[in-house]
Amino acid sequence: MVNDNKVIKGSLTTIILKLLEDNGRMYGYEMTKAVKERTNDSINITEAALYPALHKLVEEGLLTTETEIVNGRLRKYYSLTKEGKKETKAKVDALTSALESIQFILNPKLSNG
Amino acid sequence: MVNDNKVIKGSLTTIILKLLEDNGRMYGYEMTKAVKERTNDSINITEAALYPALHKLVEEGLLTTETEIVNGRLRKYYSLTKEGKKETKAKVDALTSALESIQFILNPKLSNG
DNA sequence: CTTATATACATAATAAAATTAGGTATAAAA
DNA sequence: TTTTATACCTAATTTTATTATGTATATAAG
Repeated sequence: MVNDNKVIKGSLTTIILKLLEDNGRMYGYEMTKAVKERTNDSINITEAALYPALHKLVEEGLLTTETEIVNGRLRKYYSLTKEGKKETKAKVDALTSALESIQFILNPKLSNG
Repeated sequence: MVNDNKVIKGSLTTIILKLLEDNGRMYGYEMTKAVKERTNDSINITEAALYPALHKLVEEGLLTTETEIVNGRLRKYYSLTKEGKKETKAKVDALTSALESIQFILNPKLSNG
């Protein structure tokens, strides 16, 4: 996942959860486009990383799916379960503070930590 | 590496390079303590992740080592090579912008991207 | 009408990176 | 004398992402 330059691994799951928290319901392909757009092309989630991650989240009970056919093509919508919503908050908080810590190491002057 | 909660992978190499850029010369154990201190215990680099990463950076020609005996114990100091200094700038920039992109997804209101 | 692009899902093999779980050894403090 | 801190290290496993494919429909371009 993430970035043409191959930085930042391990945050894909949290990003997925956050997208679903913000948008209620999304399908995989839509997520890749949303992240690309939101980050001005700097983060590019590959489908090969995304789909297995989504399947794992379903397995873990954090997401549920509904499949629909739209314009003759299949779409698999994902939403957060109750447990998924709780986990989202926890993971977003953890990732946010971890990012701040790393930024503090990289740029102590610009950081607020 | 990094954080008791297992977030943020893939940034260890950049963190090492940045520490050496700031401090000129450090040994492995010192790096783990420095990061722990700088981040108020939130980032905990494990030695099992650190040492292989250091060895790889030496292999790649980005670091050199000098071994000394201090207080009867071995210390292996690492410093940046010329190429290492160049790479540090590139990697710090790349990681910084990647962190910002992710933060923008997690907290659009607080971000400046 | 046919080819290319966009949409939309997916997996298999491999590689990269970190975790878990050890191991060695000296110095200093309890 | 046992524990804690210092200081290095690796092997096996797991996790996560990459590379490389594969299927299939809709739409736009030539």
